[in-house]
Amino acid sequence: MTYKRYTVTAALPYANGPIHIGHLAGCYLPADIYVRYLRLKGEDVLFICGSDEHGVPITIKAKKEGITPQQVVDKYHEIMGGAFREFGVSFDIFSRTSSKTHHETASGFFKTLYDKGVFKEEVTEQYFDEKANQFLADRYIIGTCPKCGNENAYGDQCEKCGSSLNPTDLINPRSTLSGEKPVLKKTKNWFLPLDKMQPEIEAYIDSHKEWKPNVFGQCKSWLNSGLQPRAMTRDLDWGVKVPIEGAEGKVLYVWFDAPIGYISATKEYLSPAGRAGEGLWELYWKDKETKLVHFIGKDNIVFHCIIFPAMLMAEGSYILPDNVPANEFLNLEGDKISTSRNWAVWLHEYLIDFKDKQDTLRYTLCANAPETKDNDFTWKDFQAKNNNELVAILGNFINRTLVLTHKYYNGKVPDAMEYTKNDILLLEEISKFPERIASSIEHYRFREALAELMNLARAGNKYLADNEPWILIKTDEKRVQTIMNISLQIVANLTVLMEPFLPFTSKKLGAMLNLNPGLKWKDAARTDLLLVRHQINPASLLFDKIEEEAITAQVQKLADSKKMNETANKTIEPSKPETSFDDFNKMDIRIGTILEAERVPKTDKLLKLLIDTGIDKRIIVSGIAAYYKPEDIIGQQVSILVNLAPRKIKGIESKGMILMAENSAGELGFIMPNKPSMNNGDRIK
RNA sequence: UGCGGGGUGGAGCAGUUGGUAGCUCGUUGGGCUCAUAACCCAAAGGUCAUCGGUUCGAGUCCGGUCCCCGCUACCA
Repeated sequence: MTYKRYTVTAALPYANGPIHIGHLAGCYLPADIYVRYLRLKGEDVLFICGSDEHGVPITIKAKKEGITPQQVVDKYHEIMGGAFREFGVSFDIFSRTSSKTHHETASGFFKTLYDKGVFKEEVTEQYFDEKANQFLADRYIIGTCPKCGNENAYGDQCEKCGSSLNPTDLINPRSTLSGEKPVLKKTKNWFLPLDKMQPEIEAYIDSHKEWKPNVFGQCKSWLNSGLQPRAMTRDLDWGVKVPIEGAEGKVLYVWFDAPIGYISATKEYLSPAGRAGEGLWELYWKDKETKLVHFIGKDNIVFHCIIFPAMLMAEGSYILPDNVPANEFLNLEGDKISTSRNWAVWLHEYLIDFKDKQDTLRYTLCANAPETKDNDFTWKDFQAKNNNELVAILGNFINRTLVLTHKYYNGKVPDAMEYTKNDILLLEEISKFPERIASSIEHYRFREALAELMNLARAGNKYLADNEPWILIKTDEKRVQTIMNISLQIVANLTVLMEPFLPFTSKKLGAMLNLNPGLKWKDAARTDLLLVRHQINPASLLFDKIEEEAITAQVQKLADSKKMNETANKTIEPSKPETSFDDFNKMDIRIGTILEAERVPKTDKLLKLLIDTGIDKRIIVSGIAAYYKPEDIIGQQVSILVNLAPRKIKGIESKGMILMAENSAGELGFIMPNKPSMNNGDRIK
């Protein structure tokens, strides 16, 4: 099937944090490569994105920072948009879901489905936080797990025993927003009856067996377990208002609203209200000859492959996604990327730390993209890919070719006089590259496509090494002209073929070669892009080596943020259940002094202490060796639980327990009176 | 717990309908000097997570087990 035009979307990034390398590798970079390639082919393509600005987490972030949700999304919309632009992600439009067009489009879409009687209305009881005056998502309710007694189970799942829960299962539920006990309140919501739509959804999925295994498999899994109706509205005040009577205080579910953002962004771009072109957007969403492709990360698969298509089917006039090439996740230095833990390489920071090195990051992320499974980004690998591949193979081939051309011919392209048999073989080989790379890109195999591009540069290096023009120049000047002509043609072809992957470098190189900027993808199959006597400009280096210091600095930056998190960002444990004075009084806590201290052999943490409790002198084994050296704590005053049942630890009988304060980093400290008049045996109460 | 994806030489990946494992980087040795000590050639390096089965023959098919990730707050 051939298409007249393409609508390509990249997942709307959630506007509560900046963009990091995981976003890029998973979604935006492959999408951009795909789109740039299509444009080079001369296809009619629209590249759509925008920030996703609704949903509960944004309201919570706003509350935390004491600003309005609008201020939160304004801030991140700005940061993300700027970073994308500077990184060369070539969206035709980067819109936002808080825009007027979007509110109108999304609510209109909902209204259409409502009028068609698609939705099922249902009244349910949900937990409501009276203090915060809002309904609570499952995840914002914690309480005691009915199965294992864990006091901090979430409303949807207990992380201790793994059982999945309903918020109403929790014993003693509390709101994480206010800490108050939430109340059950009736609320009406509108559900998309996915259960009824299952047959047509299934037929749709089954017609796309070519989808990536992770995508197809995930869809089948959902279908096999039977689709359930899903609420498309939420009780919240931040979002697109539900456009029907009796729905005050309700907004569209973000997952209903967000994908419609693709449509509203298209409208905004092509059909500005009241201007010519009204309705043009529909070509890109409703015409059967348009190919719709969604680039997303693996967490979004069901929404894009099942729920959004179901919405489009229910509406009736839209085309369905032709493919949803979801990538897996990128890890960073062995750990999951996390916005909240600040474990990430932020794009806006990268652009400052590695100025004008967009293409290095683009190369690294593409070469190492998590296409089939999760991958790991390491700074060391980033450095290696830059130095050993971009600099040594691609940059070097181009540089040596241009340097020789200037040296021998003052920058004028020499004539190819006579081809040898090997020349002809190489020229044939070269002409196959555009086709080969194209095929990889069209099958969403971007790593493979990039590797092929590098193979062309490798072929160039080999050609130079095999033919040694720097030696022949002394004996066979004529032959050298042909060799250099061929090498230059390879450089010209590289300029075109690298554009989707390395657009900044391509532009720079094109200027160096004085190459016609209007060249198309298919031109790269030719071997005469540079005409004889064409003048090229002075050569400069396309890539610089990245030195050790730059890498160490980045690694250090990550280490710092890890440390900061451990201390600052850890949540304070909620209080234990109420206890009685009598229970407390059963504990006999006294002041004591450490008389002797020694390490317990073959252990990391234990110290054997001799304590004067005022009552007696006794041995206590305590797990504090990581924080105190034995010799430093002799004479230290401490608090001891003296009536704790004795226990053998590593063969030593420990009678009692030293009380310690523990901070969020797990660091321990003694608890002692702050007056000198307190003596051994004095009570703590 | 369930479902889905993944587990291949030091690192990152290919392995099509089953026939004694390929590529890039790194490592080692050699060559070259036009080039950012870059380039070219060669070599070493894998019981294909693990156990069992089907088969003349399995990384590739079937079954069990282990590990990582997603579906499950933030999040691609």
